[in-house]
Amino acid sequence: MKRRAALDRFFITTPIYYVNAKPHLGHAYTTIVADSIARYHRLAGHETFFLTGTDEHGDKIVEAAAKAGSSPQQYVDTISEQFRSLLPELQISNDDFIRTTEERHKQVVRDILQRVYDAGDIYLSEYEGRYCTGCEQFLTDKDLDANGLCPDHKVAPTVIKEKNYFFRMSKYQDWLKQHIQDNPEFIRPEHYRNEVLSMLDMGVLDDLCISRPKSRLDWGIELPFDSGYVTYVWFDALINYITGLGGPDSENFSKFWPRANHLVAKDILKPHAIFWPTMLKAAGFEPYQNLNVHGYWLMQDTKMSKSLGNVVEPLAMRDTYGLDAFRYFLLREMRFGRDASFSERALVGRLNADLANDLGNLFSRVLSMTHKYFGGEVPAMGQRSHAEDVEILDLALNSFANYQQLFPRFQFGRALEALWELVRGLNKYVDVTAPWTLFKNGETERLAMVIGTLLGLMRKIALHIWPVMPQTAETMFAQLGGEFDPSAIDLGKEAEAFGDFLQTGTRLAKASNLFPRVEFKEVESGGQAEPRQDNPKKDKQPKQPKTQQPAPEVGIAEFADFQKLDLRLGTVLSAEPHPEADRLYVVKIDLGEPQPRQVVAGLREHLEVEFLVGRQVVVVANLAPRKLRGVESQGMIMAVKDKDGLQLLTATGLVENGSKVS
RNA sequence: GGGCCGGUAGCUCAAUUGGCAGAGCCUUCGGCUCAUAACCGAACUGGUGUAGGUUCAAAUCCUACCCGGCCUACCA
Repeated sequence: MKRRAALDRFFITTPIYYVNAKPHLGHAYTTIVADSIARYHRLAGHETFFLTGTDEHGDKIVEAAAKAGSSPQQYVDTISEQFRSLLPELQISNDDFIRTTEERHKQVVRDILQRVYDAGDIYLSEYEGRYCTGCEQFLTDKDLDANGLCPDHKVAPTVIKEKNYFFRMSKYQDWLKQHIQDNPEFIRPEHYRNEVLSMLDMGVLDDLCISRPKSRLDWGIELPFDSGYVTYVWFDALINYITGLGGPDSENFSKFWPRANHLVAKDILKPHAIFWPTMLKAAGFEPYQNLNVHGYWLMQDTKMSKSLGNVVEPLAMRDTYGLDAFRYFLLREMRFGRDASFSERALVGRLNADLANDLGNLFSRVLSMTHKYFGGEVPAMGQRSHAEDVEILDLALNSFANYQQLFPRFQFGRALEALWELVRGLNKYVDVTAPWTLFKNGETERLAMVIGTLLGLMRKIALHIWPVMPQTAETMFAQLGGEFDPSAIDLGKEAEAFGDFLQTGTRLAKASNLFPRVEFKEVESGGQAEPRQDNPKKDKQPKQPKTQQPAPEVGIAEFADFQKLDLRLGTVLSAEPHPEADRLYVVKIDLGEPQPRQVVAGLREHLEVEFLVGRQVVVVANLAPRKLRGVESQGMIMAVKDKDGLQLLTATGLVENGSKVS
């Protein structure tokens, strides 16, 4: 039995996935990363808990269910099952699968709400605001786009006035900032830590609205202190990380809690980096250990012409290239935290070069030689006499040590690269020692040493690779005449010495073809594939893989487009500083209309009032009105800017006010 | 407008925080025959985005700017 100290415990989570869409590449990536890291820690002998699940409350679910003609419960049962059943297909080794509609979760949410309420950090307040059903939240001025629409969903928000419960998040702002500063690894990679610190520096955090009146939404968890309300979706969802362990009073919670590692995509940074730690603090719990933030997979170079949608189906990739090649590619290719491009061409490149040529071929050639020279049985090892035998061992131990240093720090690409230094080194070792020559010359002892060294190190490669490619690792072990048992491995020791060699006489597989080479078929699609433009919606889950943005067609405007613009000349009557904004003027312009036009213009840091008044300017007269810092602007003054400053557009001579530009 | 991150070989990325710019892929040539047209070796490609500055020494630090991405705001 391996000794398990408290420090060796590891809790890894994926976000719980919102059940309003089918699983896609983003979900698969997050989950596969979590799985690999969980397997790694198990292999390292750490007691590990790996949690994933689905997020099932909120009005979007109610809407989607209605649209599908089913009840919310039926609907979430169906979609949640799609996520759950994907897990074994991707060989995900999660310890539990949490659904926010489960009774165990409702109890924990109520428990924690009550704790925060008792601590005095939840209060009732009336709120009037514009609510976007798509976002499931109230939007402020600054959230709206130029037309007063929700920028993510392109719909006008509804004005709603209601009483709601608020979480006093602002109270914990300074504490959170201090905590992030004191714990450089709390949010990683560093880029996202900076992002969060700048959010916290920007001003006072708003308190968080955590309820919805049942009259408006009853698909949620009832507040323990007011049966007229249900919980706001984030407060509900984040708590899953505690429910999954069994709740705050459970044994698993006391075992695993402060050692939690959350894994999220960058679009849900704020809830996890700001809401969640402050919620935990208010409820009297320690903050989680790390928030690990990854980037997006971008679709590039794609020739998947059959689906212009460009959605990468994880299962289709698995079916075409094999699960382990797919998993390997995802971990090898993306530098954790940054965006990466997904392309089948790159996947095939990795598959052929790294997996087939380097790794697969190594197994193939060594097993074949073992059969030719030793009847397929592990030979008895002799003395390690030659320099290259010592060198290859040094290389191996160094490679494993590097791997073990990088992998748990989420540096998967570099960790695998470190391992591949050894894979390539072993191929070279074969060439340098030339076992076929040793065989011809009857140097059997030396031959046994060489083959034994190869087999022993191949076993180590297999076990190191298991977190990423479990199936392949297990096949490798089978080919090496053994069975893979993660609990019997002591990872640290594997990097310290050659260790227990495979038992002499063990029968090995005669041949190995772990990764057949794949021919990459370039599918020509007659010009550029048309990437689909996804709605840039902000979901609570990894985004749909973004399509490559084609250059927007700004180059050519049809005459009809130009005609839409109503450009007119008018004389500036007055210009006053905007009361609420120090870069804006409120300008009144005579456009030949009964009333002067009021336009808010950002000219204040460029032009004096005296310069403006009396000046004739070009105005976009039919621009949709928009409030800027509370003052309505009914148009736009046209100007040009270069390195020397800003100039106004006007006509070469005076014209009648209101004259149209054509 | 402000902030953060990035820009290194044709491509993807390193460079232990200031110490001789390196890998892999691609391409070309050579070697080998155990192996999956594979493997091994060699070659090839560089004012490290631009211009300055600090330093014995700069991809790395400082200043300004250009390009890309993200965040943010009072450019309508």
